[in-house]
Amino acid sequence: MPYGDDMSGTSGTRSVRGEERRAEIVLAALEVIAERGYRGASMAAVAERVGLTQQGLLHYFPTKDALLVAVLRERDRWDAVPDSPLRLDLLGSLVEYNAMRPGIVQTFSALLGESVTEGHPAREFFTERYERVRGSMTEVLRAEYGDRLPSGLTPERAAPLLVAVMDGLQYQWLLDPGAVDMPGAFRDFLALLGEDAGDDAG
Amino acid sequence: MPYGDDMSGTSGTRSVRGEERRAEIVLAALEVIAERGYRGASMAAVAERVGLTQQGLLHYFPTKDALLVAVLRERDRWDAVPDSPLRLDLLGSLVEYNAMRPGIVQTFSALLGESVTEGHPAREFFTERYERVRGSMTEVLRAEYGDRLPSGLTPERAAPLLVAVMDGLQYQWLLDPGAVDMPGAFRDFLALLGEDAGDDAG
DNA sequence: ATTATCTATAGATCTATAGATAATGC
DNA sequence: ATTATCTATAGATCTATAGATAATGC
Repeated sequence: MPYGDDMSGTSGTRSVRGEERRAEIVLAALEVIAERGYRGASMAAVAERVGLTQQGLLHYFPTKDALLVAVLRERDRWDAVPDSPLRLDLLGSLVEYNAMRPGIVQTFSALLGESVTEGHPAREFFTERYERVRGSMTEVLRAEYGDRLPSGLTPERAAPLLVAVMDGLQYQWLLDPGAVDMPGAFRDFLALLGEDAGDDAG
Repeated sequence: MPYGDDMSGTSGTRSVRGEERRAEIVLAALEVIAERGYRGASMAAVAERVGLTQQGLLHYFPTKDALLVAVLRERDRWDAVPDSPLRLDLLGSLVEYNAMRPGIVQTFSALLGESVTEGHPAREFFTERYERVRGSMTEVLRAEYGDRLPSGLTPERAAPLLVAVMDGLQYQWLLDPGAVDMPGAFRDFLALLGEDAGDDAG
């Protein structure tokens, strides 16, 4: 490998203290984005939440976009869902879990909404993520039902619906938590997918 | 009616010329919001698009929020859906129609996303709108199927799912139009709702 | 009079750069 | 040396107010 061996920054170089601070900052950013969206969030607001000046924050994340990238990474770690083909019956529990964490749901629903906007820095992230998640859901459905769901749909065609229901319910629920039973509605949908002619839903 | 008869501004007072200009401005605002969201949209950008200075624009809409209100009103006129209980089989055509107008879909998907954010000026609008739309969809489903869908769901429980699928598909489609057949997926979902044990999907 | 626009400008923000200072870690 | 912070500040924006000017409509 004659092309230089500069491994600095590859990962382990930063101090433990620094990593903790960084994590704290990402947490604060999650909150501020939930409250104001990405475009509406200011670095100063995030800084204040961790007791730093805006310029102090820039020491850890040199640009606002760099901070967003860290936030999106956190999301990927958060629900390790996308790649691990989990079982279908666990999806309902995931939605139940989400219903107990409005903050995180709000952050990413706000980001998703903004991301359809031109040149938004999270756009590529979400585009790729949905591609991945649809693929993952297809696998899950195929593992459960084979090449045809009881309803007759193929896993490929059911997957985008599954994802759409999750996202769409989140918006309705965030806007009016009392009006929508998010986990219940999602289970209704799962039942719909799995329902066979005259089969009982046990 | 002894309490004064000040009807000025009730509606007809403004000049036709002014109304046209206003409509033109709302159109431009729709575009700018599609591109940048509401928080990211500037009055100056809207003004420029109609050949006005920012201050000239303020003559027509004295605050940014006032312009947003006009945009949201436009949406309500746009799809007269919410209140008129339309037939279920027309919903598929509505989605097909939307698939030909990415601009309008993008505007309102961006606004919906932002609206879950604290103190967003469109939040109340969307909260009430979804309440209304769920109610309207419930009626449509009941008109079609009575108190139980073939799948066993009540109209009340199917309605939020129907709305969620529409919204959720829009995000996936906006992010990657080539990856998702929005109208096709929506029709799949309608079939799912209407599917009876061993019934063929006519 | 009212309507349509414009220039000037106040007052808030916001991101990011420059450069100082103190503490930590080799 | 590197890391963690700070003050000062440049340079962009952004919304909104004040007030002038010209054209339109009674």
